[in-house]
Amino acid sequence: MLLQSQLFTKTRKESPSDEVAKNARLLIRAGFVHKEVAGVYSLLPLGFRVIEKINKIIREEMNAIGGQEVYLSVLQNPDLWKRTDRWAGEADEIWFRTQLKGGGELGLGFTHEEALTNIMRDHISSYKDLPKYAYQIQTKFRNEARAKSGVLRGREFLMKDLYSFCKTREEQDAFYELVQEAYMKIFTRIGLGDRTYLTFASGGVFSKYSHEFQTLCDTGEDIIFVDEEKRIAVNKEVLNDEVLADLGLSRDTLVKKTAVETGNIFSLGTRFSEGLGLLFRDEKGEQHPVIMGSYGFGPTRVMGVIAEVYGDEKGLSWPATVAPFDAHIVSLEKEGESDVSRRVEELVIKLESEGFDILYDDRNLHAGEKFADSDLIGIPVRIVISSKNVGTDLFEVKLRTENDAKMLSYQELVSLLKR
RNA sequence: CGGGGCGUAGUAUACCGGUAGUACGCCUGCUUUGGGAGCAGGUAGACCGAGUUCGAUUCUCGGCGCCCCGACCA
Repeated sequence: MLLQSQLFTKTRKESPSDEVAKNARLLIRAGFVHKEVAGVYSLLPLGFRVIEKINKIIREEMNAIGGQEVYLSVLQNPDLWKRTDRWAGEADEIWFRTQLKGGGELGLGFTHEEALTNIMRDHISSYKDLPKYAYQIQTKFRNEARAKSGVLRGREFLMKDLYSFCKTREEQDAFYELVQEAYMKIFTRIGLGDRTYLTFASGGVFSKYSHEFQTLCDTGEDIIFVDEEKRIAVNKEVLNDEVLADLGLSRDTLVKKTAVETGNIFSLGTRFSEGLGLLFRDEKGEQHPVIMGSYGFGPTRVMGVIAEVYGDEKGLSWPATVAPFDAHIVSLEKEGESDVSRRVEELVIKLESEGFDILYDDRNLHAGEKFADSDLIGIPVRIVISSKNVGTDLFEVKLRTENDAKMLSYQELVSLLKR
């Protein structure tokens, strides 16, 4: 339980004048993030809780398909990247680079294929060592020419990146399928399942397509064409007759939508394993490059998308699975009404024993301010305790997504929270 | 990187070639307490640099920063 009087962040009545994007305006107003410079946001207690909730779900789903979590260094050795031709040239635009005191340079990682492939050289040498799957949730740096749309396109952001190391193409294809399913589970769990589509996008050198997970959102950067029946989509970038024939789609059933790329999975083939010498011996003793895949997911971006699609004129509105707290208890205690705070304390103890996380607004403010803050912060369940209801067995419960409160028994309240 | 806009208290905004006003916040006191309450008092501000001018927050130029459109974007 966190006492709101102790929460160091404050809400604001006004939206910041230097943000247009709904996600940034709401997240800043409600005190979830702090803007440092363009495209760079710090996470404050409430925002960090949301990210941790998202990350927990990601970890559960990644672990369930055999992912092993790692944490690689941000600082990157240029030599590795030179060997895969991603240090200079086209990559110039994206790198943040920094100088070493004694001379020389390091880069701040914008992705980690090179680093992890190099690490795996120490650990993979036989077909018996394969397949292996490693992932991390970590800060990425990209020197965007133009940061925009609040947290949706930042220069520093969290990314979950998973990499697969397989013997054969078939082995990788099977895992690739598993990741697709795991991603849809994640999107469903965080409340974006209905509006997220597996989307065919350009594949690069090693496969005909890559797959993006595109979440419908008005502030998105991507245009996708959705087949609602089949629950798949095609990115505008690759939409042509050949692709449609490949996928068995018809132009007539496709609907144009704006979306945000919240995940992207693709085959890397042997590009990095060959470039960096990650080889294994098969049963006959012959050497082959490891077949790799890469699977990205953006927690920061997902937080922004949820703010965009669920937020309304009153503020944020979090799905229960990613909300910073399970319930927001608002007490309207007047002078001499100690029975109100006593009832809150009893309720908190009971709810915490059932594992719920509570934000308790114990501040001595007017009801209007407390309700407005509660709406702005967007915890899904609000419980109001005041002289109006302190004498009953029932609890006054209002959902963020509904207009009216209802009176629930303790058991009804608990089952509502467990939904 | 090309184009456009903007930069005034903590926040949001206004006015002005003669040193800035309002609201919210914050502090003090009193009243108030189911949708950002009231009264009184107080606190706090012109992004940086150069130029024009008797005088620049205001005009000009440069820089920096922020936002938007485009380009870019495993």
